[in-house]
Amino acid sequence: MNNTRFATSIHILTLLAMYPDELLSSEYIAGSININPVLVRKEIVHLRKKGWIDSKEGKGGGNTLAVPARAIMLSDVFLLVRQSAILGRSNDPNPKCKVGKQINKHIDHLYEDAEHAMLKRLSRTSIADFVKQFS
Amino acid sequence: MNNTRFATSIHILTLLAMYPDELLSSEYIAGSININPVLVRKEIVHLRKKGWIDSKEGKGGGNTLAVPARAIMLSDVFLLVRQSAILGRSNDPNPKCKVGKQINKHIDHLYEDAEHAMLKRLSRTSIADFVKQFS
DNA sequence: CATACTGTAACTATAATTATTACAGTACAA
DNA sequence: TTGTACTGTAATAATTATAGTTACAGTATG
Repeated sequence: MNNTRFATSIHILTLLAMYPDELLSSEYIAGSININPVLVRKEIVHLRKKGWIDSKEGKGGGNTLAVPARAIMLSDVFLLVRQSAILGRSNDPNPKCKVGKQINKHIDHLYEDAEHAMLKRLSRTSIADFVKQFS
Repeated sequence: MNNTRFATSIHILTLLAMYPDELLSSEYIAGSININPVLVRKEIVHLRKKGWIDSKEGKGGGNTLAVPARAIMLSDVFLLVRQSAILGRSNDPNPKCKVGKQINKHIDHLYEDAEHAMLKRLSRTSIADFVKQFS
């Protein structure tokens, strides 16, 4: 996962958590992140499916948090945007080789363990906690 | 880091650890990983600089471990291949926005914590431990 | 019915990663 | 002393992943 989706999602959720009484447009959010508004809408699709965001269409529409910021844990945000192993991709080794044959099994297991350790850390922080740091 | 360098390095070190008395050529190693031999040599450059591998040029040459497999911790292998944050890149947010202005500082800190948790897990396993799993 | 939003598809541009080719340098051994 | 089999490395091409853009339909508001 070498993209900006985690950072983008956290940014979106942070903005919505800081202005809980306003409907923020994708254009406004995009202006803060400094990316294209369509990317914001695409990311919001996932956040909404997860139940974290409500979007209102039409004039005066926008986006708002659908749940308290303290209910959104960073580990869940990570799992939402996760597309591949954080430690990188595996190779497609030679099955005729004793090592090649079984290495992916062991690597997958290792990656799972390592990722779990990281998730445990992320599960200690909510969006509310994250927002508290802002001055 | 969305590449295969960590998996490739582990694969190389695993092969060398399993055949400690042989000089393995980059072509042989590449055949096991199923990648181009030049990629193996490029990766070996880094592993050698780290002092883990000795390479012998010329006919009958090849590569061998320079230290006991138990001395190579997976956390150190990770740090060697690490090129960017495992949780992905940051955006380049708008400094005129209150949130955009300081979010990268907080995200960097979070990433550091999360990565540290993962490193701690990786520091528990050596190449020797990893190799023990092979049957 | 003009305006300002979201939703989404299609496409383009850019960046990251991997693969390939080519060849110089080195060591061995017939 | 020459053929062979390696490593070392540069240059470049190919592929894949990611981000950006354009376009426009759909929706709510005043």
